Amino acid sequence: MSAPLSTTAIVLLALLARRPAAGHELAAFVDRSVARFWPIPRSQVYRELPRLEEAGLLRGEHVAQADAPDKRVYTVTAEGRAAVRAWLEDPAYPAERVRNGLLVKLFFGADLGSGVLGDVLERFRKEAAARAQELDAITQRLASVPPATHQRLTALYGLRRAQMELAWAEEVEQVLAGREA
Amino acid sequence: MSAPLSTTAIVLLALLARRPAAGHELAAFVDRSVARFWPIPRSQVYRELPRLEEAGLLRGEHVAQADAPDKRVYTVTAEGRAAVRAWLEDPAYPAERVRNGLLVKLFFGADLGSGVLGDVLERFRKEAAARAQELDAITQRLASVPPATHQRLTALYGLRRAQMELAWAEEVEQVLAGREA
DNA sequence: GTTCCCATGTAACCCGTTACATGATTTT
DNA sequence: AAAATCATGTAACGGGTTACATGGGAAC
Repeated sequence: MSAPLSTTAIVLLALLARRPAAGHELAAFVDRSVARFWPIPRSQVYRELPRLEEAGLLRGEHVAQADAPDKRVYTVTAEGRAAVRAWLEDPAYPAERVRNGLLVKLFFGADLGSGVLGDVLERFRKEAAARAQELDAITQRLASVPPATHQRLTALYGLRRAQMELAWAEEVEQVLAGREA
Repeated sequence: MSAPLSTTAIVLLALLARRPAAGHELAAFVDRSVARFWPIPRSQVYRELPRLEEAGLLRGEHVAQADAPDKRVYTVTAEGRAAVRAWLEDPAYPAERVRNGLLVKLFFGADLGSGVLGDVLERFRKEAAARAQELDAITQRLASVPPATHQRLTALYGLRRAQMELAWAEEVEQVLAGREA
């Protein structure tokens, strides 16, 4: 038996199961769908596709184009669909991986004048506010599209998180302001 | 000029600035301090240390031990401290990187019986609850240690996030239950 | 007195980021 | 007509994950 499929591979298979595509197109799908919580760089997409074809989970077909470079369009095989389904039916989920640079700055910011931290937090608040607004719009739009419920719930996660970050940033600013006095 | 330091390198320098250490020990520091928001694998620690010494930001010294393998203890140089300070004083912070497998499962879970998603969400809720409890204890403990304010605020972030996740999971369960009917 | 864990480190491989390449189409 | 963008893909390199190695001490 071959190595178990990475989550990235499953995502690509699941997207291709909705619609066959070539690398470039598929990378665009990723960016418009799951990239907020599972980004996949283009180069990774291009590396996975031949691997998945090799494993029999995809079938690739060369397609000539007149107005653009030729491309290789991939379609999920029955085995590919089975692999996605098996993965989805397992109630375990991949451990979260985080890299939060803001917290690094805050953690080591103890012996920094709080002026700099103030700037940092202000940026962060603004970013969070923008993200909250954007995700709010998205969730509202998806609310009127019943079959998009699951997509909407993932967007809702992002919205709740952005709101939480806003509130937290204010809390932090108050604590640090209080320490000044 | 050499390549700019990675955030990982800065973290290692900042930790070594508090106390000199060898690779193994330093990896342990990471795990007990910043790993929740900036994990650094041991092998990465071992690769960075000689590089940072090469760059003059660390000085390493061989230390013989009787009851354990010999080790190489690293101390931050003045240049190293300057690099950390310069990084901290810049109000920009590294972009967040996320990988959230739960959301992948939810996103593609549309055509799955909601029994499986129920299991997934229940696990998630339990994990979030445990994390919330743990981080609550940590923040409360740190509240009585004034110089640990910044550490406490990063823990508070984790707490708020766990609480948000709990509430979101309940929201999701309700929505999905509502759709059954 | 084996089995497990601790302290120290190495090695191999995969993932991710950034930059490059190239021809068509759209914009200015 | 030059510049930006799109559609397609490749290449190089550094970061991250997992597994291996090894000898001493602790646990059972």
